[in-house]
Amino acid sequence: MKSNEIKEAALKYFTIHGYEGASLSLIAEEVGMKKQSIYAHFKGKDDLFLQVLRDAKETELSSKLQYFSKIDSQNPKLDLYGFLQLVIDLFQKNEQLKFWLRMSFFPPAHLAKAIEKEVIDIEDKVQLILESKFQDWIDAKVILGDVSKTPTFAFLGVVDSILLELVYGNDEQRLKDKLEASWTVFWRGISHQ
Amino acid sequence: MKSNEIKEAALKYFTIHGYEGASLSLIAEEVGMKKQSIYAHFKGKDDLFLQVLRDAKETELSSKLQYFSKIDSQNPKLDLYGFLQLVIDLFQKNEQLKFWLRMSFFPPAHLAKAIEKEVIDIEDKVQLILESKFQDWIDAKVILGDVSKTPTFAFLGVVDSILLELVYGNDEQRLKDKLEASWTVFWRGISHQ
DNA sequence: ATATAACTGACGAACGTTCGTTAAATTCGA
DNA sequence: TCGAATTTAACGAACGTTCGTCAGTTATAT
Repeated sequence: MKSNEIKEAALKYFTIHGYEGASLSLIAEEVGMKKQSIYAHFKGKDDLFLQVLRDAKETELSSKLQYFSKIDSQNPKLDLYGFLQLVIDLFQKNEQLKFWLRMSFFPPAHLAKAIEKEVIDIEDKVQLILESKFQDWIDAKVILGDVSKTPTFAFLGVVDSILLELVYGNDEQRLKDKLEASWTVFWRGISHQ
Repeated sequence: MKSNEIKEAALKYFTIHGYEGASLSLIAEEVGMKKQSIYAHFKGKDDLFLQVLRDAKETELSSKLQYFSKIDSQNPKLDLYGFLQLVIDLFQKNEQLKFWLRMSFFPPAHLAKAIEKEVIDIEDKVQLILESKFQDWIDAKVILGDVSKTPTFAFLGVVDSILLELVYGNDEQRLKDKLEASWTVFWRGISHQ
C-alpha cells in the first residue's frame, strides 16, 4: 500500500521539521514519486497530516491501554516502573510518539484546535486509569496517601520528565541516570516508611 | 531602538510558529515596516533568529544564577520550591523561556548544532550549582542521600515536568495540582522520615 | 554658518526558488 | 479495455534575499 509509505515518510519529515518545515516534494521523493502523486492518496497536506496524527494517536493509546489491561498485579512498584519502560520502548521503537509529542506541545496554529482535542482525549483516559489503579493500591495500603490524585499527578510528572529527556535524546547514559533518580525519589515519596 | 522591536516581534512569531513557520513579512508588519527593512538591522533570518536565541539564553541563565546567588539559607525546602516558582514566573512573565524550550527540543535542522551548544551550556551550569547545593544539604544531614546526583536529577525532573505543563499551558488549575503533587512526593522522597 | 560628505533607516521593485494545489496526459495492471 | 496510479505541465502565492534609491540625520571641512 503506497498510502502507508507516504504516511511513513510524512511522519519522518513532520517529526524532524515540523508541519511548516516539511515539504511534500521531499516526502514524495522519499517514496520515489512526484509530489503531485500524493494527491491521488490524500486531499492535501492537512489531510495527510491529520491521518498521520490519528495513526500516531491510535498507536500510543492502544499500547498504553494494552499495558494497563495486562497488568493486574498488586505490585505497583513493578507495574509503574514497567509503564516507564513501556514509554521509553515506545519512543525508541517508532517515531510516532516523538511526532505526537511535538504536535501536542507545538501544533501548527491552524490545526491547534483539532490536535488539542485528540491530545486531551488520550490524557484523560490514561489519567483515569492511573487514578483508579492508585486508588486500589491506596485502599490495599500498599502505597501511601489518602487521595489518588497526588500520586497520579506525581507519576505523570515522572513520565513527562522522562519524555522530555527522550526528546532531547542525545545522551543514553543521562536518560538512565534521570530515570533511576526520578524513580527512586518518586517511589520513596509514595511508599510507606 | 528599532532592532529590539524587531527582535520582540520575531520572538513572538518564532515561539508560536517555529523557525520555518515564522515569516519576515509578518514580523516586519508587526513592527510597522517592510520586510526589506529588517536587512538594515540583521544580516538575514538566521542572524535575527540567533540574536533572539542568545537574548533568551541570557535572560534565562542570569535569572537562574541570580536566584542561586541570593539564596544561601540552609533551608532546601524553601530554596527548591522557590526555584520552581521562579521557573513558573519566568515562563509566564515573558515569552523567552517558551521560545527557548521550543528551540531546545525542536530546533530548525540547519541550526541544531549551534543551538545545542547553547542549551548544553546552560544545563551544565545549572546542574553543577544544584549538585553542589544538594551536596551541602546532604552533608548537613538536612536531606537524605549519600550522593548528590540522585536528588539533583530528580529535582531537574520535577522542573522539566512543570515546564512541560507550562508549555501545554491551557489549564491553570492543572498546573497547580501537578506542581503540588510532584513537589509533595519529591520532598517526601528526599527528606528524612 | 554654510556647503559638503558620510551614514542611517526605510522603501519599491525585482530576483530566483519553493510552496501547495489543480488539470490534463500518460502509463500500467486487472 | 477500463480505471486507477503516476506523470508532465502549469498555476498563483509566498518565501528569503539583493539592489538601487531616497529621505533624514550627523559629521566634517571650508
